[in-house]
Amino acid sequence: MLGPRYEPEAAEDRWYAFWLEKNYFHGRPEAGKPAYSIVIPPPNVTGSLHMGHALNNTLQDILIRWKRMSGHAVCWMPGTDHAGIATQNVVERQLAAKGLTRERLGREKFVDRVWEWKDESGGTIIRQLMRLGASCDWKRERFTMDEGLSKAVREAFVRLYEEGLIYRGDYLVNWCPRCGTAVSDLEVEHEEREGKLWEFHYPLWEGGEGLTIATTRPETMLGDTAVAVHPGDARYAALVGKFLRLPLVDRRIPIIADRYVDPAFGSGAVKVTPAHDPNDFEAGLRNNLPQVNILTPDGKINANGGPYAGLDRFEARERVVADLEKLGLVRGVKPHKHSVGGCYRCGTVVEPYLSKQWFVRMKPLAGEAIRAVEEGRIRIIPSQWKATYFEWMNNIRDWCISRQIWWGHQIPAWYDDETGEVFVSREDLDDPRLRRETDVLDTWFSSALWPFSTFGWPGRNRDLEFFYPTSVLVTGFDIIFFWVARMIMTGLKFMEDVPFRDVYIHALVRDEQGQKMSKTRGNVIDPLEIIEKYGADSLRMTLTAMAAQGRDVRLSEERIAGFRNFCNKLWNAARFTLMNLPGGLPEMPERAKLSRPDRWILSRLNDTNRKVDAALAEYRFNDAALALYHFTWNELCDWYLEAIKPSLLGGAEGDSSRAVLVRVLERTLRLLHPIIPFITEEIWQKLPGREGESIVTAPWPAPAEGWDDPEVEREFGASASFVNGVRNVRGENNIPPGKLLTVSFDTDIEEAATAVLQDQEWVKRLGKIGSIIIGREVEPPPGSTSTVSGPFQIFIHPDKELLEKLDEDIRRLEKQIKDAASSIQALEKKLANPSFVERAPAEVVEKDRGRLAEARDREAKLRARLAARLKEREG
RNA sequence: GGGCGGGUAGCUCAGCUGGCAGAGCGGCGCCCUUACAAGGCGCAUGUCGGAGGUUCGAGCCCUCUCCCGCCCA
Repeated sequence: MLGPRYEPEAAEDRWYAFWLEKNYFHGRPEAGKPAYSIVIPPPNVTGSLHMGHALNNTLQDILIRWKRMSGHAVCWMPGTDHAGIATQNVVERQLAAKGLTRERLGREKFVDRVWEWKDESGGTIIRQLMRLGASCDWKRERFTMDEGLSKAVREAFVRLYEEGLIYRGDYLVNWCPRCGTAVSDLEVEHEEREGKLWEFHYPLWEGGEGLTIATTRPETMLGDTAVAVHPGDARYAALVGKFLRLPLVDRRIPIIADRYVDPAFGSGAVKVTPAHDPNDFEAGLRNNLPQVNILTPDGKINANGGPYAGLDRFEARERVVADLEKLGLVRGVKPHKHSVGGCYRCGTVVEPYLSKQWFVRMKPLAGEAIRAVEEGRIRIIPSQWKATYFEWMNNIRDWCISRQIWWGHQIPAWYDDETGEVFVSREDLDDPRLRRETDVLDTWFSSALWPFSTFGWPGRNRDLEFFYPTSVLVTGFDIIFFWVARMIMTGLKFMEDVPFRDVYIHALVRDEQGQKMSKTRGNVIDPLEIIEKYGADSLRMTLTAMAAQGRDVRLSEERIAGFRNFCNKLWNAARFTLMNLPGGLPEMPERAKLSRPDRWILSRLNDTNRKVDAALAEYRFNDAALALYHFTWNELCDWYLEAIKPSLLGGAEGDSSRAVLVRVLERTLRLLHPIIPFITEEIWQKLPGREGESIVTAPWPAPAEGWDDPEVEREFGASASFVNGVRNVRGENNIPPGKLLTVSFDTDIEEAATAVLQDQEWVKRLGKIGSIIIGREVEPPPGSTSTVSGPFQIFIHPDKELLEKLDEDIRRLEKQIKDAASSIQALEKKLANPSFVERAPAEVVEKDRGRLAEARDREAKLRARLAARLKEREG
């Protein structure tokens, strides 16, 4: 027998182990079964599970479990990402703690160290995904640095190089002085900051008044190689072609004319630093200007900075300003808001830095990727993200893929320094005259191949054929560019087909104030702590119910507790069911033998089943979760269970309800299983008469033929409204539930009267009614309290307590009359409008006519009652 | 500067193709009625950011506008 509370801890580990042992999660191509596959967005191997992962993987698991139950051959490909810079940072920090550096260790030993670290600690997030209940195909688990994926990376690189889509060259890239590597445009996070705008004066070379320029980064003036003005700017036309003396370093720099200058900004003259600013870089190329690099890789001023060499860039900034000040060349300083780029890994201010890097030419790849989405070969859901995708794809820039770190896929290029030749090769080249490229590839380069590299590409095999393209990619919007777009491009390029049919973009998980959760803010809710405290199912149910499309999830512990209560409710419904099944599984009687509540709950279950199917098919996860929440709590527990209690207590006469109850519960469990796998398995395993060894492989329920019954829903609804009416009076008059009432009623609807009489056993129980006095047009005894609920006018017969409440009763009647009158007024107005009657659909008009008649009737009854009550009060 | 999303009950949010405004939490009242107090029953609270427009009918569609957030330059 079940205990009164659901205790998740033990059950979760036990069932997960069982599922693994039974190998339910391993997916294979199966003839005759449709394929359903998802590749996991590989978390960083350094990572640990945060709420974003919890949401992301819960949603994937729901789809996977749903499709598995629905008879698909399912594969959820798991794995991790080697996270080049992040992982290298972690291991370097460990070395630093021991007083070591990677340089002292040397490349090979360092990389060995990283592998050691990966073997020891890299499994953390995988274990955490298991705690969450993720039914990944763990036998296939991959790692972006493993042998197969490395082969895929090499193949992709070589092919792109051979086709001229990868090139190497000196360009301005984003450089992180702390990480000591280039990063891509996407890896720079821009932030508005309060800075200063300085104005400096550069004198003419031959002496005399020159030009005033403005800058937010004074130290870069050490690398200036020109000053530019707009060609149409009359103020400076005479100066174009002359030379200036660059202060502090005494460089002779020309005044040039270039259209990129905005004559309205500042003085209309700009300093040009081709080696340290993207716009200036372009201008430098157009005007054949020298590129003077003034920085070292770790962000200090180099020899080109003359007296400032060796200073840190920010120190140099102050010194440059101070020195210009001394020379009287500072013409102004004012506060200025500007955008500063930081490294997304460490936050250090990134510098535009001239260096030799490898790039992927993106334009030729982007075209097909744009068309795939335009033509609907890939659906992006919710569709508003299409705009974001197109926007980026249409303005795409080449991708810097080389990184000056050691942990990653080393670029397969070899240089012959004598001839200057470059060789790019699938096989390692051992020629001693050749020097291998030391840079490694951006981690996202390997992630971009994930949907096919994980299935064995560049090899061809049955898995790849069967499971590619994958069915859906589930991910957050923050990596649409980093990952989604690039997978689409590589998939189309190498597989000649899209990598996935659907992309479902889910929300970000925020805290209850709507802030992004982050360690620095200290507002992180740790999913593992939540799982320990409330169980994985509670967390999953919460995230699912809150994952409305296009909305962020604002999570609070309070909310999770609410859904934990739901799990407990389900648990107790099961407990109740089992308590009432002493004799095992009762046979399902023929339909004619079923009671009204039995037929009602079956009809409601069918409806819920359809809602869940429709919601999941459209990735409306919250609708699926909430439909089941509502069905389980409000329909199954609040009404059905309560309604059948009298007949269950009556022994054999309750057998039909027992039979229905256990079947409804079992189906409900199956519908809930994708969302809350553990508790549903725990209960399911205890039910009599289940088929199969686990709910994981049980069939997904389809609405059953013959269960839909609108007539019964109407009749049950009538009886329920009777109960509601009585409860209403009781609640408003604060009559304790223990006090049994005597009630009589009147109604014009024959069907409703019959229903209440037939249902009176449970109606009395739920309404705490001692006896129902039957009969139409009964005269209520003086002092009766009454209400109108649904098709009924209900009279609560008087007793001492009720008589004392006369005034409250009158007040309630007045309020009900007011409500009725206002709907009458609104409906009359609507129906008096000829264009509404003519132009609205007939059924809408009919519906409103019915409502009006009902409201009028209701008002009349209420008025009559009120008059009677007022008379009583006076008398 | 360009783009996207949001402003609905005290709080957090649902509301699909326009047809009587909902949930959870919180609040208040009555209840330990043997599945569940992590519970039951009842009650209260809305100018759906503002102004126009389209429509028989607008929280939903269009225009303008005010706040808030995000992305890109």
